[in-house]
Amino acid sequence: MAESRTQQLGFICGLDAALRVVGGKWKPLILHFLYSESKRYGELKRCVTGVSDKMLSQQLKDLESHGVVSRTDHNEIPPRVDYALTPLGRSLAETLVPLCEWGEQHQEMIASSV
Amino acid sequence: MAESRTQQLGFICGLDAALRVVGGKWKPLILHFLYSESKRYGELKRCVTGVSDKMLSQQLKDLESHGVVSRTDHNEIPPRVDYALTPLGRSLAETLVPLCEWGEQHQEMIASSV
DNA sequence: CTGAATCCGACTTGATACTG
DNA sequence: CAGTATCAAGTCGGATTCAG
Repeated sequence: MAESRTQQLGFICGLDAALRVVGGKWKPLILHFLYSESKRYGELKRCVTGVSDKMLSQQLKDLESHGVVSRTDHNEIPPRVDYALTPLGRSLAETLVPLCEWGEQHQEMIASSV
Repeated sequence: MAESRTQQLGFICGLDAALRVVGGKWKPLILHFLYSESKRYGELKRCVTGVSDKMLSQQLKDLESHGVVSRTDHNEIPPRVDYALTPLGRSLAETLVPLCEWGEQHQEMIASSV
């Protein structure tokens, strides 16, 4: 009964593993918007329309704990905190690009079938 | 103030639109397992380890309403129902492949940072 | 065998107010 | 500006029951 290493680690497959990191309502969008450039908290919040402070900081914390996002607190007054993708996060954000393009191509259909 | 069509349709960006379809705990996995071949309900349930009947049928219905999965009820006794990807669903499932590969490559790290 | 329907608790998300 | 605290609302997901 050879079991793949993926399953030994508790994942159904690689996709399942990846979803542990990007699974969450806002995480893919956060990665996507950090992909172009690192951003301050407020900038990010304006990009990810509709997210609340609570969710944004919580999901950023999750992403940071998985090592895909880095947080830099400049300890200034007024506060300044930058969020950026780590190299790992950058590689992850790249995998989201095809999904993003698919969404652009089919958005009319998606909008009409809600 | 020119607003992109994406925003007119109520989406932040293409990724946001795509997430309306695959956003959900099990939907990406369902698409992934249907990608190799169409499956009966029971087969699918065995693939997507841990999913309950309720969630599986609910999420299949969602996917069907978005036109990415097709349901074929053979109206037989005992019941036989097949699920398959539509061409649209196939194109969507393809965009998940890079994410799946990323997960395979980094699964040790993911498993350790929970 | 393939589901739909219902109940219920746990967890997630959201709105608002507040702090350094 | 960058969050935290609190409470309310919504969603998830399991167990059970039922139907064809």
